[in-house]
Parts: sequence; structure tokens; C-alpha cells
Amino acid sequence: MNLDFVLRTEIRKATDSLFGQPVDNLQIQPTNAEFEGSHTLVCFPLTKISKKDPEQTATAIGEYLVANSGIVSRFNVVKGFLNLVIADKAWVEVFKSIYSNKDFGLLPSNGKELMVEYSSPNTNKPLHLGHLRNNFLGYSVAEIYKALGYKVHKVQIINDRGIHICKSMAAWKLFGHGETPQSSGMKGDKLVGKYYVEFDKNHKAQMKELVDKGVSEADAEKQSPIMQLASDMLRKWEAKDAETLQLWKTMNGWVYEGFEKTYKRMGVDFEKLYYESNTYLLGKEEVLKGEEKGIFFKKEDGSVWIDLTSDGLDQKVLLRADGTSVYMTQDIGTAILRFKDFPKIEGQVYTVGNEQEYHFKVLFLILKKLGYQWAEKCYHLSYGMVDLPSGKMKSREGTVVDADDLMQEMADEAEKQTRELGKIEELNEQQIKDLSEMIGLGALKFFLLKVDPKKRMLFDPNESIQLLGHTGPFIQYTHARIRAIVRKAESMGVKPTESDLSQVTSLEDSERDGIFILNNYINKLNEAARDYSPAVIANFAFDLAKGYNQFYQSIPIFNETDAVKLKFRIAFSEVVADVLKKSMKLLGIQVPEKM
RNA sequence: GGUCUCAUAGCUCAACUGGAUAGAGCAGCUGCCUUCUAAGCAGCAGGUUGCUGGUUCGAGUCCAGCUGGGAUCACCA
Repeated sequence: MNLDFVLRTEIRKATDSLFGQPVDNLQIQPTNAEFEGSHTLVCFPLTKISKKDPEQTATAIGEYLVANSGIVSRFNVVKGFLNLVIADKAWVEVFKSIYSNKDFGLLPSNGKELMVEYSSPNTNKPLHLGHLRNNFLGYSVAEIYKALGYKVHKVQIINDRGIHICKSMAAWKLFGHGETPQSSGMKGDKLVGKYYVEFDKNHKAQMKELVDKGVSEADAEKQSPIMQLASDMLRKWEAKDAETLQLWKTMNGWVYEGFEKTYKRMGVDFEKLYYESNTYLLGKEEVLKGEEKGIFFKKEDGSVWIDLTSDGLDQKVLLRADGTSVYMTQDIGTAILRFKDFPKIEGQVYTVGNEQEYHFKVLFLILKKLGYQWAEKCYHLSYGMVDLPSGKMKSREGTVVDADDLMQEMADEAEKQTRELGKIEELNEQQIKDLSEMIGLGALKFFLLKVDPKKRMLFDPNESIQLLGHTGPFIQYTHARIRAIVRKAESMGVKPTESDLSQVTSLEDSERDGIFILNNYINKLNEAARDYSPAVIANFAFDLAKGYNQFYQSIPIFNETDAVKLKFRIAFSEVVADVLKKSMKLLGIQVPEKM
């Protein structure tokens, strides 16, 4: 039974019968805890058609529903709020329809396709905390849309070319002495990152020397020998110089090997990778075509621009005077390429930090002006920066939190606490490691996903490593706890059937509350997709786990002598565990059978 | 300076998009394990929602102004 739909239909009938007008946009909200009931109809807006004051309006509707709806057993009116008590047998019906649907929470295919881009790192340094938020967010949004019946294509664009990688290459050439991941035992991305830092160090020193000799800071920046070497390598790369290309391929290869391990541990995946070295020349043709159509204009020096001042934005360069592309040009080309590669996608989601909001605003506007209808379905999933208690992460100050290190610390902490609690006698060493990994990563992912993506957030290492309270492990724990009950019920031969459930006539408060939360799952799923916000799912899962624990503490399940009630409670437990597992899966978090 | 964005309990976050006496977690205090996993539950305490006005039956939410953070406004990506 779809309670929300039935309730709306019944109230619609009520307004039609009482006031001669069926109302569709009813305001229904959860009832405040202090009043009896679960659903509250806000009656202020209805006074226009009822021609009565809010209390009278509410009372009239309440009386009608009790007499005619069959699902409302009582009501009370507080000011203009009509608090409805849904009959227990209606709640049982709601529960039965969830229990009997094995695919509850997984909508059938809707035939639509969507692309989600996320991660998209540079290849000159390892992944850090900011990338973790990005990866977890993008992955989760993709999973949420999948649950709603979309076919989702996860992609990323790897920024594998440009001056930044040439810097690492230059430093390696000067100081590397042929060092490789194999010879040093370092993870490939870490090794390349080391030379990026090495570049910076030398560059700074050389700059200082030049400045001391009276060279201006800006000139010194360019004139330092190591920067000259890097620039030279970039020129050679663009000229397809064999030796430079070889070194570039080798060092990028090291990075990919390292990233591969990190992605695997994060639990994220991609259907297709785009490399900037393949796409950086795209878009130029589009811009030239756009110039012919008069969408763009050429300045005297030959550079091509778009004027967005009438849209409240500025002018933006698209082709340099020498005819080369800029970032925006590439992104235009890449977007078009993706719609060619995946013709059925209705839009793209770009998971990129909010410092690029202006960029995407301009990008989507340009695509629209070029006549691409799908531009309106492109969305910049813009997320706030992750701050540390000490402030912003700064590579220069060494405050960058490395992704690999952080995941390891989380797993270590989880293992430490798991061993301290000592509920794991029957687990072997490998199982303890696996469980710790699951808990550590669950804590990390939940911590980063529970906050509204749009908001800037604070990452306090001490708090993130907590496994109590509003955390992933709290939900994992609740799941494990329920599974223990279900296993016990199975061993006792307690097997609920639908006909058992039909005999349930009354419910305890905590059971009703639990069904109420479960019943909200699909709404939350839609809300999370609409807002591109895994936080909605994270908070739902927390509320469900919290609700179950209240039930668990207030009712000793196996003390129940009434067989029907016992079976209902087992069925209820099974469903809660199942929905917890499904919702956590949308966050990329696994859930254990025991912990 | 222009544009955008944020400000809620000591701390970290919610608040179903305009609804009732603003809710959780952490930290603090008090209870609950001889019974299904205490990584749990119950309770106490904690608030002029940055400030000032406005819109209306009703504002943390919408509008204006102010204060204070942040981002952005490159022929970088």
C-alpha cells in the first residue's frame, strides 16, 4: 500500500466533498513528537476555499477522514494543524507491501541514461582528502540515480598533460638518477609527487637567487633554469619529441598504477576514462564554427572571444591569438565528444569543487548558445572545500592529508577499537582485517557524505575517527545486531509469512515509528537525486538505525509469547537490516554480518 | 571593486524548500548489561538561528541593508 498516495487521495476527496474543490497541492508533514499522530495536514492554505477558520477547516476534514477514509482512526487539531492517527492495520498493510517486495528501494529501469564525471585528478601528485570527498560524492550520486532506474555512466577526465607534469619530469631528470617505483619501493603516484615537490623546492631556491641579483619576481619565476627545463619539455611534448613522450608515458604510468590501488581501496569505479592528452585539441572546430555563426567574435590580434556581458558575465577567451585552445575550449570539445560516445545520455553531472562554479556557468551557457539542447541538463555538482582545524590544506605547509594515509589510519583505528571491544573471538586474523577495513572506510565515507555537498566542511581527524554516535559504524553496528537476531530466529525456525503479518492488529509506538521511516525511503531517494545530495541518504540511514535501536531497547523480541507478534518483529527486523544495507550501499559503504 | 556563496547549542552538522515550543551527534552530568551485540538506550543541561528592518495568518528559510568568513572575476587548469 502506498500510504502517501492513499492519504492524499482521501484528503482530496474530503476537500471536494466538504468545500466543493479537490485540492492537489496539499501540505502534509510529519507530526511533531509532542502531539499524537504521524501525518499532519497544514490547513491554513485551505481556509480560502473552506471559508472557515483554520480550526474548523481542520476539524471538518478530520471528521470526514475518520468516517470515510478507512485509514485514519483518530485526529486532533492544534491551531490550523490537523494531526492524523493512521490505523495500525493500515501501517501493517504498508509494512506488508515493503516486506513482500524484494526489490524495495530499487526502481525498475526508466530507460534514461546519465553521465557522472568525478575524481578527475592531475597526474603530478597523489590523491588527497579533497579528492576523497569528490570521489565519494560522485560515486554515490551515480549509485543513487542507478537505484532510481537510470543507466549511469561513470567517467573521469585525467589531466595528464601540461606544465605540471613537466615539472615532475624536469625534477626527475635532474635529480632522479633513474629512480623508479620498483627501485625505491614507493607507490608510483607518491614517487612522481616527490619530484613535484623537489621541483618546487629548487624552483624557489633559484628564484630567490635571481631576485637577490635584482631580477623581478615575475621574471625570476620564468627565468629559473629548472622552470626553463620544464617549459622546454612542454614544448617538446607538444612537438611530439620521442624522448620526452617516452618519459611522460613512463611517469604517468607510475601514477596510474598508484591511483589504481587508491581507487580500489576507495571502492570507486569508472566505465570510461578520458585523457586530456587526447581531448585537449578538441573544441577548436566548434569555436571556429561558432565564430562563423556570429556567436563568438575575433579581436584584432586574432584571439577568439565570447561576450557574455548581456548574461551578466564577462568576456571570455576561447582561442588564443596563436590559435591554441584554453581550458574552456577543451571542455566544450569534451562535452560534445561525450554525447557522441554516449548518444542516449540526457545530461552530464560534473563533480568538481565550487571554485569552478564560474567556469561551469560559462561552459553550459556557451554550449546552449551553440545550440546543444542537452546543455540545460548538465549539472555542476559543486561541493565545498574540506578544511582542517588548522585551516585550508596547503601543500607548501605540508598540511595536505594524503588519501592513502588517511584510509590506512581509519582502518588501523577501527582495528584497534574492534580488538578492544573483543566481540570477535570466532573471527580469524584475515576476517578481523576485512572487518576493520569495512568499518574504517565506512566511518570515513559517512563522515564526508553526511554533510550537504554544497557546504564547506571541517575535517577534524579526531572526530572523523570516532565510531560512536552519528557515524557510519553506528549504522553498521545496528545492521550486524539485527542480523544476529535474524540468525537466531532462523535457528529457532521462526519464519514470518504474509498471512502471519495480516493477523497483526496492533503495534507498539516504536514499531509504528519504524514503519513510518521505512515508508519514507523512496521519497528520500528522490530527494537525494533531485538535490544531488548523498547526505539525504546518510541522514535517512542514521534515522532508521536510531529508530530501530529504540525499538530494540524497548521490546525484548524473543520474550514475546504471541507467535504472530514475534513473527512480525522478526520480519520488521529483516526489513530494517535490508534497507540499511541498501541505503549504505548507495553511499559506497558495506555493512557487516557481525561486529 | 563586480558577481556568487556561507553564518543555527561550547564543537560538528540537521531542519521534508514558508508551518507548531528549531532537532541530532560529540563534549559535560545522571541512570540502564545474570535476559536478543552497551560501537546501544533513556534522561538532564545547553539557542535572541551574525545584526537591523521588511513581506504575511506564520520567517532559520523569502526581500533590502549592514557585519564577518570563503570563492571567483587569467590568452592557468
